[in-house]
Amino acid sequence: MKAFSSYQNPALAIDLVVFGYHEKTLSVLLLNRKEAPFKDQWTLPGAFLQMEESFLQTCSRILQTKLGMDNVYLEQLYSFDDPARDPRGRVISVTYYALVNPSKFQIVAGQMANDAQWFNVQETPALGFDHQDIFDKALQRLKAKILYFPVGFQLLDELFTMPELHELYECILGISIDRRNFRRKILDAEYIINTGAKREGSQNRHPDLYKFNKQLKQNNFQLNIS
Amino acid sequence: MKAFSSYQNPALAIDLVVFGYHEKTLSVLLLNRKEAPFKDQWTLPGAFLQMEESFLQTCSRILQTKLGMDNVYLEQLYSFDDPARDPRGRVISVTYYALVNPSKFQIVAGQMANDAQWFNVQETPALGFDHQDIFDKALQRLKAKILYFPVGFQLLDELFTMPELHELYECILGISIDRRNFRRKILDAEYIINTGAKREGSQNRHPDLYKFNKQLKQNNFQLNIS
DNA sequence: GCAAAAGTGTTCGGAGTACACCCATGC
DNA sequence: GCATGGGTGTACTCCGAACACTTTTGC
Repeated sequence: MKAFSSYQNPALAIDLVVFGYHEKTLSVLLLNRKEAPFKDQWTLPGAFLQMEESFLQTCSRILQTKLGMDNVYLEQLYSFDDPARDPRGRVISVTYYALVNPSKFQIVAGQMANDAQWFNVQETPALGFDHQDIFDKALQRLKAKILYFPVGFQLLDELFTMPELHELYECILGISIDRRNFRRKILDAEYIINTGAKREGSQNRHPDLYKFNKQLKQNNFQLNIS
Repeated sequence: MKAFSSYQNPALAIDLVVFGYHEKTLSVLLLNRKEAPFKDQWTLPGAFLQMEESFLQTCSRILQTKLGMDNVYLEQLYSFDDPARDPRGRVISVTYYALVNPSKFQIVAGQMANDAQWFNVQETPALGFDHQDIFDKALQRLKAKILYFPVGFQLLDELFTMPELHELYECILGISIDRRNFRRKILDAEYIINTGAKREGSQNRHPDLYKFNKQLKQNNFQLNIS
């Protein structure tokens, strides 16, 4: 075997698809690049992996440094390898998607914050690199995942109402779901606990406030929504 | 931005989990290493990515050079990043799993073929590196995938019988499935076409021979086996 | 009391499950 | 004709889909 360091290796980048849910809208966080290539175009936040870093450490570095976020849900998405995907040279991109509650963070606080902006996933601008492919795959994954994993709790406040959870599912899946059937399925799965408190302030009946049931194992869950 | 080549990059390997189905057994193809590290231990076939290669090109190179295989079903599995996963240094592994029909290939024909061997997935030896993790994830993925995607056709001959397909599903999922209900679900999904021919030679009634319906879109498929 | 939204219950149909029965083949 | 395994059909059950009613709140 050859000496290990004699191989030439491609650069390795981590790119993130950061999803946020706010005011009945699913959004993705994009950065406006200040340098070439793709100067002044929108791209996903990312960074090059450093030699001693794990993927998740790089993710955290991106989230903290560029976006001022921490402690968010992360899941590896896919690795992209098109030799032409970066005009600067060979760059492999290992991608993750993140689910955050935008109300918890002020993205204007980060170092490149002037350039960070939430976009409705339905109205994204043209993206540099192959980031449109990455974003498409992330959205597809999220839509599939939500049917068998309680991802909603990463996007909502700690306490939330049944109608709020219901709207989140309708928004992400892009379909309308009967609220009564949805309610029964969610309650039967025992994924949420009624706290007894109610959300006040609305003009109508005050809905119950629920919290996520952290005790429950997160397997064996299937929503089965047509 | 720094000069692009000034970054130090980890090595990038591709590792493959090659599944084969033969004689009612799901097997995985392993290589016995001749060099350190993990000399004389079993590992997944793999290679380092070359600068101009795509992931799939590296996969094909591994399959052809080391195993004498070509034209197999491949799907990206996951990327592994533990900084300590390779004692030689920092190596990222992008993994794929492959589905092959062992009867189509003679693995003794490859360059390292003396060291290649099929193992029943239930009886795998200790694996070097973090390859046990990779294998576990591949098997888990395969079990999930078979429920909503017709992967079986990659593992069987072009013509196959309903009992053969049935046994494949029972074998991969590790459960028993009512053969009559299985039959109806598969036929209702219109994934296979009865060729009219029958498999001869058995002592009992000669089962019909089916082929895969390549016309059919491979989405919207759900097997729903409990 | 009225409108709007939230909580609760009921009916219906289809798909999954658990079965039993018949057919073809080699001995 | 007999054993073995393959092809076909049927009743039951449960869950998802569709839908109506009651309750709470602010005005």
